[in-house]
Formats: sequence, structure tokens, C-alpha cells
Amino acid sequence: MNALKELQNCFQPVVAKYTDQVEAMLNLIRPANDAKFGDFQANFAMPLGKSAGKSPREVAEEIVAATDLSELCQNVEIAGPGFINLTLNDQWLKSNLATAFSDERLGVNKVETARNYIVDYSSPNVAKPLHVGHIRSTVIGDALTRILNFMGHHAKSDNHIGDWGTQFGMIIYGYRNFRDEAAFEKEPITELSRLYRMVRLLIEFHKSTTKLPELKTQLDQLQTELTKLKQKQSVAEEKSAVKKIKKEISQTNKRIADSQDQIRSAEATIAKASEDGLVETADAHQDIATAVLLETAKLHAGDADNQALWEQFLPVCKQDMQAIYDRLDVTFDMELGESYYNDQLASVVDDLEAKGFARTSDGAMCVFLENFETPMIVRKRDGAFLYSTTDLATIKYRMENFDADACLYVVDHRQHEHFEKLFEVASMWGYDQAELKHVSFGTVMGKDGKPFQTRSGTIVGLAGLLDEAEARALVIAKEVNDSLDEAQLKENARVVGIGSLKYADLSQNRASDYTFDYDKMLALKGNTATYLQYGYARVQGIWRKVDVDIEAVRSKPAEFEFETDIERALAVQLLRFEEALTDVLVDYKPNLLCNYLFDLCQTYFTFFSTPECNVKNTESESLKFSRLQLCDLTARTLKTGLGLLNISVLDKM
RNA sequence: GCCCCCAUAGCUCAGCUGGAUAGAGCAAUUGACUUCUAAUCAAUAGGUCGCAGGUUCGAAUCCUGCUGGGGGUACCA
Repeated sequence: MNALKELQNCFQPVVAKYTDQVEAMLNLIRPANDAKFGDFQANFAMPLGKSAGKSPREVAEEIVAATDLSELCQNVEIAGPGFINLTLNDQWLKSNLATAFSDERLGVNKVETARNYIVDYSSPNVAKPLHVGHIRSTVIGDALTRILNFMGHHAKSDNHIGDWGTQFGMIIYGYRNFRDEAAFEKEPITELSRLYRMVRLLIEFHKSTTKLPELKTQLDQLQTELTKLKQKQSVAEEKSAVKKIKKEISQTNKRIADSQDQIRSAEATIAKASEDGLVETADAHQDIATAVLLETAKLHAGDADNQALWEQFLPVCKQDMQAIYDRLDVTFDMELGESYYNDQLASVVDDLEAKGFARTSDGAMCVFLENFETPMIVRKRDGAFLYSTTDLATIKYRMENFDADACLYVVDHRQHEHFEKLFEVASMWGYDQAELKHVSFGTVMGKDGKPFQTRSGTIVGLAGLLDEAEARALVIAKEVNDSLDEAQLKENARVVGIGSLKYADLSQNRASDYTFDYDKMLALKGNTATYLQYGYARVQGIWRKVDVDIEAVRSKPAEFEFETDIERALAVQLLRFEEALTDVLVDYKPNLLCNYLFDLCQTYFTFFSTPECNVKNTESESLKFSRLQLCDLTARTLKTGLGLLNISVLDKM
């Protein structure tokens, strides 16, 4: 059910008489931005008036007169400069509500033309610990896949994991040199991640010790430069010169701050190494960075020993990741990591070269693109392949094996340029039929306004975050509820905690950068998953109190009555579910579904807390029945909507 | 240097394919639990939509310039 679509259909033939840009005009029918204007407003009379050389009000009147809206609308008004305000017919609302009520899909139609989608999300590097940034990709990709499938598309999720990179060189090196056999036997995950962190720290330590003097000299130079600039500023007279110097000073100040940051971070690394008692180890492993690269290269070249270790370690590392996915209840249709494409990379490069797209430059195999300064490198000077090579192989694989109409890459927006290049090369290469889309999302920032990942020091681990979410929810669950036993409280806390975490990511426009705030992410009031879950639970409370069998109500033919405006408002909102889902897929923005559900729930709570609408106290049997149906349809819409976001509901909270 | 993104209430953010008086949540203030669950509701207060121009009947939204912040920029992913 989609009232908007039906309105568009009604207006279509009439509007077509005025313009050939019918589509654009019909898009000017929108939900009314104020309830006093009705349910929808059509804004096309103003532009049409202009092109027809008539007054917009005149055009509006002509169009309204020529359009048969009698079934759909009970009130059509022309207001202001030529807005057409539309109020849906109550009978029409009631009959569509009845259809939605008796439908498992709540009246949501499937799309007319289904497409094959591959949704590429999460994509962590195994062995590196997951961090908060990974939740964002995971949760958005998961929701989009669910929504696509619900709307009738064929979407498959693929976790393109980084299982072939330098981190394995690190682990292999660590395993060979520093392993604690007993610890590995007992808890391989913990030991491998210790080895990873240790090798990484050692490499960083060496880098820091060599770079630190350079950095300090650089800082000195910058400070001298700053002093000079300040002197220049004090004697400068001409306006433009003063402005220029001012700008230079601000840039120098920025560079100084950058430089100081780097020094601090280098010093922190050195301090951490000595704290961990690793300074002597570092001395004994001077060439660890090159050694790690060597181990990686050997692995890629098919060295039997390293291959065997990789095969031994990979499942262990994946298990660590899997634990997080299990808690988030996220699954993938495919998990084809980088290693899966390893043996196809050489042929990708050969093919690009043979077709004349790629050529050698500076020793590396490159594809030069018209709109980009730098080429896309598909093979390094040392012969190794890159991320881009794997991505190209992946596109080829997906097109050939899944007949994909669209691939969505749910990845951090800092990789924007990489994807622009990738898509262009893919199109050049012959894969130009499918929509390749970078569903980018903003960086996770720390409270200091700097990107979260680059911050040295404490990175909030994902497991810890999930624990904290559940712990906070448990505290509140215990305060609020005394009728549930310990096990139920814990289960509630789990559902509420994980839900709030997911919703925090989903409810925000994905394009915006994201300031990580523990309290905000784990908030349990306001526009949160908890609010929606609570709305659902309160409907269930009604069923327990009114002593009416839910199945009996559901099996009777639905009949609705609108005794108050608020019931009608709730009805209109309920019938907008399909619109919301359609909107999500226009630009793959799950926050639009969150907005919808929040609005719906708010409308429901208003209904719920209006004494005249109290279901239990409703005397008229038919009105009570109607209200019970409204409650049930609200609950089912919330449950379905949250389900599409992969957030569960609870009967009691 | 070049390219991309962002700037909206004290805070965190919606709204951006141009539409009527710019919205939520948090925080603040007030009121509502003998009531279908107060993880809620009702209300008050809070704004030069970074600045300056332009296009338009109409601009937070589109264009130009400026300021401020972030990101990317040849062999990391």
C-alpha cells in the first residue's frame, strides 16, 4: 500500500497535459509538512503555472478539477501560492488498513522489477582486533540486505575479509620467534592476538625511534618558521600581504600541532614498549619490519611452511571475529576473502595489459585514468598485488557467477577515490552493465574531533563495548522491573543493549561523520531502539490486561473506526511503511526507516497515553476492537521494521 | 598544490532531487504514576541554518567567493 504512489497515478494523466517532465512534477507530491495541511501536499502547480504562463492557483484549480480524487481524498484544498493540500479519505484509509492488517507483509508491495544485489560489508582484517568503525559497516550493510530482500530484491551479503595481508606475516613471525606454546595450546586466539600486537608494537617501536629525531628537527624548523612569520606579520603593511601571512601562520600552527601529535604518539609507542619490557627484544630483532614482509611474500608465493601456518591460524582468527558476529546476530551469505581471489590476480593484470588498459610505469603496472592525477596501480614494482587487484577480481567473479545487477560497497568514505577509480576501471574492462555503488559512511571520530582509528592509546574494543551495552541495560532493567526473574532480566538487557548499539549507528545519516560517545551510543532513552522496543512491549501489555485473545482479533475481518484525530493520525502513519522502505532504497539510507519507526512510535505513545483512547476502558465493543487492531498493527509494524534493522523486540520490559 | 566531504538550538544530530511558521533527542524548567508498563506522556524555553553575494514566485537545500574543520592525494587496506 502506497498512498503516495496512488496519488501520483491519479494526477499523472492530467499533469502530463501540462509538461513532458511528468516524473519530476509527480515527485513534488510529498507528505504534508504540517498536519493542518492534510496528509499530502502537491507542489507542482507553481512550476507548471510558470511554464504555462498562468497563475499557479489557476493551474492548481484546473488540475484538481480534472483529476478524479473522489476515492482517495475526502478533502482537496488549494492554499497559499498554489499548494494543493490533500486529505485522504477515511473510508479509503480504513479499507487499506484492513488489507494491511490481514497481510503478513503489512500491505507492503514488493518491487515490480527485482534486481540481483551483492552487498559487500563489514570486511574486517582478520587477526586485527575489530573496533567501533567495523560495527558501522556491519550494521548498515546487514540492514540494507534485509530491506532489499524484504522489498523483493535478491540480495546476497558478502564479507570480503582481509585474510591475506601483512598481518599474517606478523603473526607468522611472532609465532616463530615469540610464541608461548602452553598459552597457544590453551587459548590460541588470545595467544595469536598477543603475538600480533607484540610484533606490531616492535615494528612501531623501531619506526618511532628512528623517526623521533627527525620529527623533533622538523618541529624546531616549524617553530623557527613561525617566529619568522610573526616578525614578518608585525612589519607587513599591505592588506593582501597581511592576509597571506596570517594564512601561512595558521597553516604553520596546524603543522606544528600535527608534528607534536606525531611526536607524542611516537613517544607513547616507545614508552609502551619499555613498559612491556620489549626494548631488549626489539634490539634483538632490528630487521623485524623487513622480516615480516618477507614472511608475507613467502606466504603469497606459496611457501609450504607459511601456507600451513596460515591454514592453521585462519580458522582461529575467524573464530574471534565470529564471536562478535554471533553477538550481533549477523550472518553472511558468502565470506569470500582476499585469499579466495589470490590465484586469479595475475590473470586480471595480464588481461588488463593485453587489452591495453594497463601499462608499466615506474616499474609498477598501472591503469591511467582521464579524470585522475594518479593511476590505479594493479601490481607493485616488487610484483605484489594490491587491494585494487583483488577488488577487480571480485567484480569479475560477482558478475560472472551471480549475474549481479548491483554491488553495494558499505565502506568508510575515506576510500571514496579508490572506489571511483575502481568503478571506472571495471567499466573500462567491460563490467559496465551493473550499478557499482560505494555506500560510504562517515568516519568514526573520537571526542577530540580526530578520527577514532588513528588515535594512539586506548581503542575501545568491540567486545568490551557490547559488554558495557548489556551491563547498562541490565542496571536499568533491574530498576524498572521487579516482576522478571534474573534470567529474563539478563535476556532483556542483551536485546536492549545490542539493539541500542545498532540503532545508534543506523539512525544517523550514514554520510555524516560520527562522534563516538559511549553515553550516546549506549543511551536508552529518547530516539533509541529502546523507545521502539518499549512501544512494542506496551502493546503486548494491553493484550495481557484486556483479556481478549489476540488470535481471535486477528482472525476476525478487520474493521476500523476513527473516534479521535489521534487514531486517524496513527492510521495514516501505519500506512506509510512502504513509503519509508522505498525511500530507504533510493540512496541506501537506513536512517529513513529509523525516522519512520520513531515517528510511528511517537504517534502511538500519544494515542496510548490519551485517556479517551484507553483501550481497556473503551465501552463500545466495535471501537475497542478497532483500537485493538490499531495496537496490533502498530506492534507488528514496529517488530517488522526493527527486524529489518536486525533488532529484536521483547514482550515485557 | 590538486580533489572530495562537512559547518543547522548549550550538546548529539534529522531535514538537503528548492516549497508554507527550520525539527527531534539529550541537557534545563514545569506538570502527570490508586491509571492498558513513567525505559513514557504533556508543556516551557532554546536559531542570523559558518560569512558574503547570486539564481528563483520561493533557498538550510542550487551556484560563486570567503572563513573554519575533516579526509584523500603512485606501489597500505
